[in-house]
Amino acid sequence: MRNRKLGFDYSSDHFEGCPVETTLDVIGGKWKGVLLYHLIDGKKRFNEFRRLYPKITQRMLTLQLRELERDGVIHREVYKQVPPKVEYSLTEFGKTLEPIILHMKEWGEKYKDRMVNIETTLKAED
Amino acid sequence: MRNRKLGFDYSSDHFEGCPVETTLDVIGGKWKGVLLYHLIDGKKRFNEFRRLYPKITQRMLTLQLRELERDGVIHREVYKQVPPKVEYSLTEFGKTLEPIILHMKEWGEKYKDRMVNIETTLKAED
DNA sequence: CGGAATCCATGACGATACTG
DNA sequence: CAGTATCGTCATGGATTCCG
Repeated sequence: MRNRKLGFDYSSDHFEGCPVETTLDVIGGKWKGVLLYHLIDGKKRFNEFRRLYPKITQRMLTLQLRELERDGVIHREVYKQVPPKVEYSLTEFGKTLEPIILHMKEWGEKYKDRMVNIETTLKAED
Repeated sequence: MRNRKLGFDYSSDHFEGCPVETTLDVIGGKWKGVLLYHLIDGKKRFNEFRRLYPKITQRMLTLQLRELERDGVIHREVYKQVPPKVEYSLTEFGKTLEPIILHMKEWGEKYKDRMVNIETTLKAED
């Protein structure tokens, strides 16, 4: 994912494999799923993401947004003004991912508690 | 998401965020999506995976399978015999992920070519 | 405000060798 | 067959500082 490179390691034979890999290369980045999820209900500015997800550093936010942009999944709109303003939004292509993201969200909601319990148990073993 | 870490970084506040993260923690590992995908059509033995996916090293295969097992997504059946035989299969819990995996597979099939083209273009810029 | 640049620590991952 | 152990490398990602 983890795991998982930051992204974009499409070495030639990387794609021999199953298509699941293609999809995970796009949405599997450490924060990409989350970013895409928040874009489903509309544009977001850089610092909006930081407020929504304080854990992600400025650097990683930039890197992950850039990769999503390169993959054509999101659009970056820069307003020429002072202070600067940048808005991120899903492209039409990016919107094809919405069903998957929402599906992952539902699964996460259902089984979040279970996963937390597993983690708690494992920590107790230390 | 590694990438992504190898997985399993359920630090306490990791779960504050959106449920999409929970799901990606389970299936987002570098090879997890692929392994789960191949388990959908039945049990697989250790060396079967290696044949299906020569790129993955023995070490990584072991690690990723162990994590999936710990997450309760797959079951590891050891047959006490010589030579040893181990079969991996989806648990009932793991099967709840099938729709998502299949959905990711469909998306990957549709847009694989597009993603490869992006990569090709980027390499040409070097 | 929305970054870019630099430095640095850790951990992901591969290669290789060995084993019950 | 199905792993484990050890080692080395390099990418991942955090912290900090600076900038238009």
